[in-house]
Amino acid sequence: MDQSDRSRGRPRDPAIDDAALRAARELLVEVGWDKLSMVAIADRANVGRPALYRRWPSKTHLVFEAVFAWQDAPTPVLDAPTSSDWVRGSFAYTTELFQRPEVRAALPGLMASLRDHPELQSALWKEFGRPGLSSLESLLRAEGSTTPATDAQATMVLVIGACLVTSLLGGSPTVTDRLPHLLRTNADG
Amino acid sequence: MDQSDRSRGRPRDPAIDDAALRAARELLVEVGWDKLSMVAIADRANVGRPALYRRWPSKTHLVFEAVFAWQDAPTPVLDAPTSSDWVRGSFAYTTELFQRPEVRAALPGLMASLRDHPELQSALWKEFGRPGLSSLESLLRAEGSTTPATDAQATMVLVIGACLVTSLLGGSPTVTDRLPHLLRTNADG
Amino acid sequence: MDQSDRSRGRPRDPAIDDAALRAARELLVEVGWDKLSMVAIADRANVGRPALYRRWPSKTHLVFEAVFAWQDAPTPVLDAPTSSDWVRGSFAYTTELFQRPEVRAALPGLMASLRDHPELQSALWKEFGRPGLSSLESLLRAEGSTTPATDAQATMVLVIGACLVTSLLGGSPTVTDRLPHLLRTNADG
Amino acid sequence: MDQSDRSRGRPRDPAIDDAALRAARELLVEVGWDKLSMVAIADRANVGRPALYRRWPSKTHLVFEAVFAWQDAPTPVLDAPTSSDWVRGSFAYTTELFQRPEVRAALPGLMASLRDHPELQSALWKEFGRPGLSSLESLLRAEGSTTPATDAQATMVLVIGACLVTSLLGGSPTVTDRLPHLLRTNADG
DNA sequence: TACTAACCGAGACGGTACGTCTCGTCTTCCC
DNA sequence: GGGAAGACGAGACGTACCGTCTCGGTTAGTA
Repeated sequence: MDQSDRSRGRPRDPAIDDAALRAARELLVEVGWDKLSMVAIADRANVGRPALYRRWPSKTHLVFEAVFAWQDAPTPVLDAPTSSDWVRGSFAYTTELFQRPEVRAALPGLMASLRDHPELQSALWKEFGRPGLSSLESLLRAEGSTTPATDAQATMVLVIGACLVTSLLGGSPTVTDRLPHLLRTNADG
Repeated sequence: MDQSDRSRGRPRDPAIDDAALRAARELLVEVGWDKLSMVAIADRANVGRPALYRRWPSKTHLVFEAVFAWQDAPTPVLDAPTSSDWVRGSFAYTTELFQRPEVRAALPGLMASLRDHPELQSALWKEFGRPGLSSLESLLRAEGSTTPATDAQATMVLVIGACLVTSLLGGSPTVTDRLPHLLRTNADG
Repeated sequence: MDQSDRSRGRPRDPAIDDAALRAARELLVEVGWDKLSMVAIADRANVGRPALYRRWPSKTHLVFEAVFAWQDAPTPVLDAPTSSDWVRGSFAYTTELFQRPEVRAALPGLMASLRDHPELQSALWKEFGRPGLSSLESLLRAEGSTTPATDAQATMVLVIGACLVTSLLGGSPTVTDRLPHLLRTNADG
Repeated sequence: MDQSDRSRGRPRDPAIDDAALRAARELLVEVGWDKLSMVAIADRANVGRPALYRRWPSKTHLVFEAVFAWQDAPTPVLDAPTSSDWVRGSFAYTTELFQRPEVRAALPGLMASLRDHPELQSALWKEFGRPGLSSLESLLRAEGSTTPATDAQATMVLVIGACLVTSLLGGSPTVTDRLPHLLRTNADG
């Protein structure tokens, strides 16, 4: 079944995927999201424009995959012993990701375009949020939280949001380092 | 001098400003930032395109004014007795603001453009961030924080970031209500 | 009425019409109909592509006007004293027209495209065929033809067809010169 | 040698030739030459595109064969007793041929492409023009023409041209029937 | 019977033209 | 001099077709 599907016609050249994604990342940091165009990516990657449209239905999808290249670090498993450790680790990971030049360049435009592509929204959440969220929830339950699911989600919202603001508007390391200390993880009030 | 400059010739029709800003707000929630075009604004407002460019140098400036300089009570006075009250009030205010349809629609695109328009960034900060920040700093200092300035900035980053994420990706009221409790305001650890 | 229509907005730049038509004629003889593209015309004429589409709905319309630039010699009045003179003059005029390099280059492609543009077909006939046809009909009637209208049309078909074949497939001057003698203009058999 | 070359490997499927030529004829009358594409022919014939390019080097060659090499009696023998009979017979034959729907559809585009494919031009001439031309020349010489070769060529140009124009631009039967009478075959003036 | 060369479809490839769209500016006439 | 209408150059968009290629698989004839 999949055999017949797989073998029909000339297979796509995987080198084109790589070249296009790399070109997108490079152009992103060079010219920014607004001035990034499919034709520029195609030219830089030495690839025909139809080859791009064959793979990604829009610039948003292409950049989304170019920026969040999950595959090499598929899931940053957070095996933190306590919720405080989880928060610290999560801040470190998210900050590093959001400080990459191509991510900084892509983030705002990507979020603006995400509006028209719900499937990317859910993909983002599934790949990025789910795994860490459940581990945090377990930690909070073990530590006695009465609403571990809600607390875990709220904590993640705070972490991601703070890193987002820092990435977009800039932020001094002094402030960034202070962030983890301002989150309480046993707030049963 | 500017008086004479200002008074020469036919004065600008203020009705055009209103119509353009209203049209921008409406279109923003209807089609989103990406698909918002100057020609669409001009058409909806029954106004010529040059009239828009005479008033605002770019789409970003127009939308910025349409979304933020719209309200009659621009300065939200926060006279909170404690830092916890400040956090609660700030969350309430920011959440309400970021949940308005036109703000939700404009936010990501606006953030993308803020990078290219530092004057808007500083205007936004002055109008929006500064007042609350200094009041929080005073509260924290009074409550014994050793680094009130850093803590105030970090707290504000967390508040704004969390509201941003909630606004962009959606968030259940349960989680939103939980956010203020997860911020500690006396973290001297 | 036409006053208001005429005066609304910026008028079209007539220099663009000239430049585009000239560029089309030049490119026609240089690269031929098949390789003639709107973008090439726009580039050669130093004109934006939308300016072309604003004026002509298709490449066919543009080339049609570029090739049959009637305006300078609006109607080749054939004041021939006899039908034989008319045939000779008509051959001379049509041969000259169909031997122009740009016409030779455009003719076959134009005729292939004419299929999809009936309005150009009728325009061609009205501008090109009608005037000469009626004068020939008068001559034939004066010379005693019993079916002057039919004879005039048939004669014109022969003249145009022969020039068309000569233009497309080439033809020695010996043969070309012989053509007028082979048409009888008083065939009452 | 060519025998071994020809017979090695799987022989070409003759059904593909037929299906492709039939599809080309059908599409020709449906969409016209300009909008005729190889992919459309391949799809209609349920055939892969490479199978077409294996058989014909270009769209022109394919359509040429589809339109002209289709008939079973390729050589129209003209054994006319007089040059007038020849003209009448030639008109009848050519008119019939040029009025076939697929020929009408193919003619202009084919003529446009003939310029770029001299081998097709000569093939067309050999198959189509030569035989009739030499027979007419013999008749004219027998009837006393002083320049039978030139007269024969010119006559053929007139016949083909008139039928071409009639086919392309349409023509009433009244006019078409009149055409043969307007050709003089003994013009020694 | 096995080999093998040429066929077959499907479909990806780089390239290129298409016609449309939006941008921000300019030019015209009217008020 | 403001305002509307709309043309302007520039350039990205997404689609279509071109002619070539690369697949996995098929179909003969030859060994």
